[in-house]
Amino acid sequence: MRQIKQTAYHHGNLRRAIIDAALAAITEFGPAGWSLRELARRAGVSHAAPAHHFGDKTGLLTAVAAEGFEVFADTLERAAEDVLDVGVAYVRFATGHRPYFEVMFRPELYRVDDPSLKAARERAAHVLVVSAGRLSPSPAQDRLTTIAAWSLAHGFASLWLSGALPETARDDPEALARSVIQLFIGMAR
Amino acid sequence: MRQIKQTAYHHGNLRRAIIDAALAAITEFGPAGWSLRELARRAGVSHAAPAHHFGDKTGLLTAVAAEGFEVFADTLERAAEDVLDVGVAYVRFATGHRPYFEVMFRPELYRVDDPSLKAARERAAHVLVVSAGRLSPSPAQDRLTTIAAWSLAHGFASLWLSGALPETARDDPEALARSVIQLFIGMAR
DNA sequence: TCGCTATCTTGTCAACGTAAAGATAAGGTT
DNA sequence: AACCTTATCTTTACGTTGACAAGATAGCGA
Repeated sequence: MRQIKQTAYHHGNLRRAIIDAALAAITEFGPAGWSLRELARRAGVSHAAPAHHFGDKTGLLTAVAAEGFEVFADTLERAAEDVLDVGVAYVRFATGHRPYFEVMFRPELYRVDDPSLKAARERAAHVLVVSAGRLSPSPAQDRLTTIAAWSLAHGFASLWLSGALPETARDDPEALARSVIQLFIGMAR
Repeated sequence: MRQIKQTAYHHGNLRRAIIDAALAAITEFGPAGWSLRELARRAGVSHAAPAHHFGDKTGLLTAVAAEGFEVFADTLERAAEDVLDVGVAYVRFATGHRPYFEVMFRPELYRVDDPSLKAARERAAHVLVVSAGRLSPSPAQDRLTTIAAWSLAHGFASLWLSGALPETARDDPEALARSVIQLFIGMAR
């Protein structure tokens, strides 16, 4: 039986604990309404401990964004067979993993050239391009159709997250997104 | 001939100067990458001068958002006759008045219940609902069509601003948006 | 001229991000 | 077992920030 020392000098899994604390803080206060020192306090370590794992605040947000793009790419790949499913998965990720999403598409918050982040982002983009391409009436329209489909899903997710949609649309974002995307797909055919 | 005193105790138009400095700072560093004290320095006043006009930082961002929604509503109203024009105007506002847009749809940054802000926001929403409604095939589809059209325009604007769209889409956002929205309108008919 | 109010300054405080230097633990090597 | 190397975390320190309080200055109507 493993005993948890109250006064352990080494945390054991600080990196994970700080990222989780950051996700919780972003959920509650947005990507800028908290402090590194507060996360350290929550994790029970000194205020400078996180620096060893992330360098600075931007480093922490880079780790959050990278992890987010990983989960995002996995989510989209699982739905890749059906265009509607991909669109719905896009929205479900945004609403179900809000703190990730809120960092990922705000590149001024993190280091966009991070290698693992770039790889996951391209993995996600590939799913979008392939599945949206299937909606296109002709190869000449591939590009516009992809941008339109991506904009639709991303716009819905952003508007829902920002609370801009009317009251009646707040309840079940996934169901509403499915209807909206279905309408779009129906028009395309 | 009006002489500008170097050591004037009163600035004359501090409120406007601070808002303009904020817009410039947001353009350069995003809505969180600057300080109130820096804006005060740029305006040549003491570090506590802005507080008199805005209360706190949230107050300043509320003023920015309110002004943004005013310009936004004016822009949309001028295009209200044609659905395509409204969509293009939406994107043109986002790309042409980037600092406003980046604050407006981030409600955690400002006081959403500000009266003048609310009024302008509802004015803008009204144009969207009316013009998107004209795209709807039947009254039963009004709601979904409106949300779809709004999502499309908003999503395109957000993706373009975040730099998420591919390199080839960076040059002329307005022209590309026009093509994308035209595709959407064509599908709806 | 007087007084009222808006505007701006000065001084102060706790909290923040970041860096440097030191302490502690863990794990491999001999 | 003794040693050394490296990773991890603490302590201390510095300059900056947002916010507040108190005081100075200016404009403006009575």
